[in-house]
Amino acid sequence: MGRPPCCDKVGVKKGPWTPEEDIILVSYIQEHGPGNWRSVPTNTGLLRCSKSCRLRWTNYLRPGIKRGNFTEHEEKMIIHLQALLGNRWAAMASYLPQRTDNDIKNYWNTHLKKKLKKLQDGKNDDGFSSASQQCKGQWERRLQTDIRLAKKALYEALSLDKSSSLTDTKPSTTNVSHPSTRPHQVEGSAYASSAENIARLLENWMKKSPKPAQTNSDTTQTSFNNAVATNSSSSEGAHSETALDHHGFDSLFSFNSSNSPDASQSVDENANLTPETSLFQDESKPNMENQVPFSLLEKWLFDEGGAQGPEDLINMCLEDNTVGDF
DNA sequence: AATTCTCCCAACCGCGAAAGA
DNA sequence: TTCTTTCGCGGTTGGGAGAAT
Repeated sequence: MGRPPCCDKVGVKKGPWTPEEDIILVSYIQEHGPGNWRSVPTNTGLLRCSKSCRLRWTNYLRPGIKRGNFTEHEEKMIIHLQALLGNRWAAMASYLPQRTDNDIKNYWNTHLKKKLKKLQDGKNDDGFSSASQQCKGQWERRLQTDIRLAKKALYEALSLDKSSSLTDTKPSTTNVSHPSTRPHQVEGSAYASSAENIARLLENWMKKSPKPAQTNSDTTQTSFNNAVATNSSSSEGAHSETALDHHGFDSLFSFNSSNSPDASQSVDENANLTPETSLFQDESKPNMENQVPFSLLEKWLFDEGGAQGPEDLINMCLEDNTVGDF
């Protein structure tokens, strides 16, 4: 279609983002919400292309992103999902709301691929301690079993959720629980360590230049301030795991809560593993995006008639030591 | 201590899909 | 229906940080 690259323009800055740029972007999104990225550089004065702004937000600045080491459970999830979905990182990310597709992709490429390759080669290292006893054939059989179980789980989830998730294409306000009543994300809700710095900067910056309350958020601005304050006060000496406490994150989430479904159940805790549980599903393309994996998987599952059991993916991941047996 | 190597991740690029005129 | 614009995804890469020599 001959679309010129958005970043070809002269004067568009590339490379690492500065804290100042982050502040500008975050404060703009706080006021206007994510989306309409085309207008972001224009309205903020950032010398960045819209794509760069979007990526910076979704991969780094967005509240609720957990950074740092992946847990063993997350590893298992990723391995399972990769087996199921292939390299569909965005779809996988919808099952790990605290991780970005970029993070998952990076982690897969830099860690898990190697790990699995090592295991396949019959070598063993840390992490998958029992693998040394497993021959490649066993590993593959196990993987097949896992895939089958995951398919069952997805089928089950589909049959349970279909009426609601597939018919309810708009973010349901009735699903929105009050922040205080929502189950929290898994422990370890975290903002990037460098984002902690940004948060501190923001705090100072907002103190200096308080903004009038805006559109969808008298609470928004307040919430964000609270979150930032919470963060800055609690992050002293704290690693990413404690960068923002739960209140902070609830507050942060609330700026979109008017149209967000109850998305607070973490993957770890959520027995009904559905993309609809994604914390940020409404930020860009509400349900459509998250329907995609299901549409494809539905077809796959129904083609193969895979309903065989009530286990769900999460429980499978949590309860069996499948990957540990790799 | 200096240099080289390796690893990792944030950011970029290009493509296709979706939305809109 | 066609064309243009915008968005989102997946692959790739540049460069910083730490390890090794």
